[in-house]
Amino acid sequence: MGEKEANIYDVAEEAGVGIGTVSRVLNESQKVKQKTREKVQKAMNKLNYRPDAMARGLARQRTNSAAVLVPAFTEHFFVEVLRGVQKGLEKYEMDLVLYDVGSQEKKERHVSRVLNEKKVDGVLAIYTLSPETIASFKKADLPLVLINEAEEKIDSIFINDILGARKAVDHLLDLGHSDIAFLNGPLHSPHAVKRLKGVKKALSDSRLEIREDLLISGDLYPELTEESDFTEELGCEQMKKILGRPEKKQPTAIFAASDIQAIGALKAIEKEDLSVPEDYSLIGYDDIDLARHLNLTTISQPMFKMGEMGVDILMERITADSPYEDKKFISRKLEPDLVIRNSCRKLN
Amino acid sequence: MGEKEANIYDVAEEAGVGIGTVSRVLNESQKVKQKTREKVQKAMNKLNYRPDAMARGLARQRTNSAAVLVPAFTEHFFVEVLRGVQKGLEKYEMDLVLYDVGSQEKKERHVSRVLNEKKVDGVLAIYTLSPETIASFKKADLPLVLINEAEEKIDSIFINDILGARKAVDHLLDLGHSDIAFLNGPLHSPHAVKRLKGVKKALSDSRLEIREDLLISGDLYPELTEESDFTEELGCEQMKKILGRPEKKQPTAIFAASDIQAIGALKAIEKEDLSVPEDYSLIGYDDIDLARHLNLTTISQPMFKMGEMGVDILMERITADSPYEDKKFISRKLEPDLVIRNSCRKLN
DNA sequence: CTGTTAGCGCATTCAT
DNA sequence: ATGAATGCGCTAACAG
Repeated sequence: MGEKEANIYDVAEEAGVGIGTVSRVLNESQKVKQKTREKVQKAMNKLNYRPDAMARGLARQRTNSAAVLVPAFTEHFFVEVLRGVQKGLEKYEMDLVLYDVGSQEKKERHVSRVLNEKKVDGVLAIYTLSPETIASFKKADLPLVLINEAEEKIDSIFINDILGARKAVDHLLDLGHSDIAFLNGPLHSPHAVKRLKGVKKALSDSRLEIREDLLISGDLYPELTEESDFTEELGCEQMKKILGRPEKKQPTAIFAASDIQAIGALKAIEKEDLSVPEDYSLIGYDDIDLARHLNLTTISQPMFKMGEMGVDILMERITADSPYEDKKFISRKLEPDLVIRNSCRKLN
Repeated sequence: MGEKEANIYDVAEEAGVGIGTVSRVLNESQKVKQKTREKVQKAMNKLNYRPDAMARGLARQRTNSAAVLVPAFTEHFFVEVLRGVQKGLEKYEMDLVLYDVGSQEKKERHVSRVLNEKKVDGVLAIYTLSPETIASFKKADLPLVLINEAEEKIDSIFINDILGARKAVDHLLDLGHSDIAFLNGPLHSPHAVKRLKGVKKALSDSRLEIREDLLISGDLYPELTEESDFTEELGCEQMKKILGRPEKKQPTAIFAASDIQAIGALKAIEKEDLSVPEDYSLIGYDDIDLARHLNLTTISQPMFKMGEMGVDILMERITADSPYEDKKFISRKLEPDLVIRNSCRKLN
């Protein structure tokens, strides 16, 4: 196996043609006679020829791959988006280079790596980027699209949080509940802010007074939201707080800003020998696997689709002659859906 | 933003040096005077220079990235392995190119793509490859390591299935159970075969007769194991079969070859108004998230570590002058662990 | 339709 | 320690 790899020159020689022709059959150019094409292909096979992606890239100024920046791809949400991205890139025959930006330290390092190493034609980021970082992308003329982030200064695609929260609360309202608690994440998360907005909107649209005491944000428990924003522990503590109140101040339904939080709440409820949906109606957000297993009513988000569509936006940008020439950015909003299961009951 | 990107020539000119020198500071060669180094770096900053990965790769004959072939990275197992791989590659400053080989069709397509496009220095495959495919890798001189597959003709790393099954059964044995049912996956899976072996070994080592009627493989339900091998539906059906037997033939403990199967079994049990661990002791395999939530005793596998170590093996091969020169392959075996929770009770 | 030539951006000799 | 020349494997523009 000592023979070094064949290149187009070898193939050209073997086939008795010029390298230009070889290149043409490689790129499926139509301007090649069927017969010569066959000759070349035979030579390729014989020499076990494999085109060199780097050389092609260098010559064509295109890598045919895109970077994906994701934090903790352990979480269902990211996995699903990633799958969508994968599917989307496949359509364009692009390869997917994965960068984990879990920790802050990695974040810096990987972003600058993607930025400095010219290894990809574009970038998909499934998390929040600072304005400075976004600016660097523009400066580098490197196409970027933000997924799950509403941003005006760059291409982005995200899910309508306000609507999601509204759908959840409306469902509860429809079932006859009027005392609804909202277990939110910390308000430094834009998603938390918008979901809160949706909750309030749903309430006020129904002419219900907004009981601020039932709107519990995650900011009260900073130690529980350091790593991740919408944790189980957070939901548990939030629910405990509610459970500790006098009976007349109790809500009849709980809307948690994430399924994980809902599960935390559920545990707190069960610890008091109470149950769902008998004592409390409970609704989550995300529709993770666990939600199905626990029969939890929840809001499902089109994660896969978001990833897939994100790619389309990116490719549009990549294909453009000068990515950031026009200062006009694409921004797409997707709709979340209510998934009704068995954790909410009708109030008589 | 119309100015085209700077290259080493531009930098060299700006700094008043030759391109060789620029290249040297880029590669952190020691043979450059501190002062000129600074000049060059300043020029780089000024021109906003970003080295071109493809050009470097072409010149150096190295891509600095590795491909990872994984089926359905939705599953916990693959996600964990992937995280390990990610971590491992980071250590070597290698990039990770992700290929989804979920379906058979994708399998073919992506493998041949990785093989034909010279885009990576090596490949990690987290699933079964045919001998022919393995041969093609060798032929292409492309380093390959198989993860979670015992294979002698190529580098590989995997977890000791026999031992895992043994640990599970031994635990049950220690608790005083002697009538233990094994809900296995289909035997076309090498993992299923080995786990069965482990079960039998544990039993016979304890001088217990092996009750074949309690060893239920997944092959009986081909329609339930088409997509995936160790499914919830399968576990459910297998358990139903057991539940349908006369009382005297009932086991006291159930060992499922996957947590998912265990969950299926659990559902079947609960449907009969029986419960775990009161009526049956239940133990799973994999230690997925759900197992923790359900308090299921199970066998945990060092997935992360396996991914990480897989990278080490790969890098060894990549760094070697001629990857497949010596016909000697590395093969590492990792140990699974018993995780005791609350789904098994002591038999009096 | 096909062969030839000139880059693509960098690493790496080989001189100096 | 540094500059100049050569080649990595391929595409694209040009000439025929």
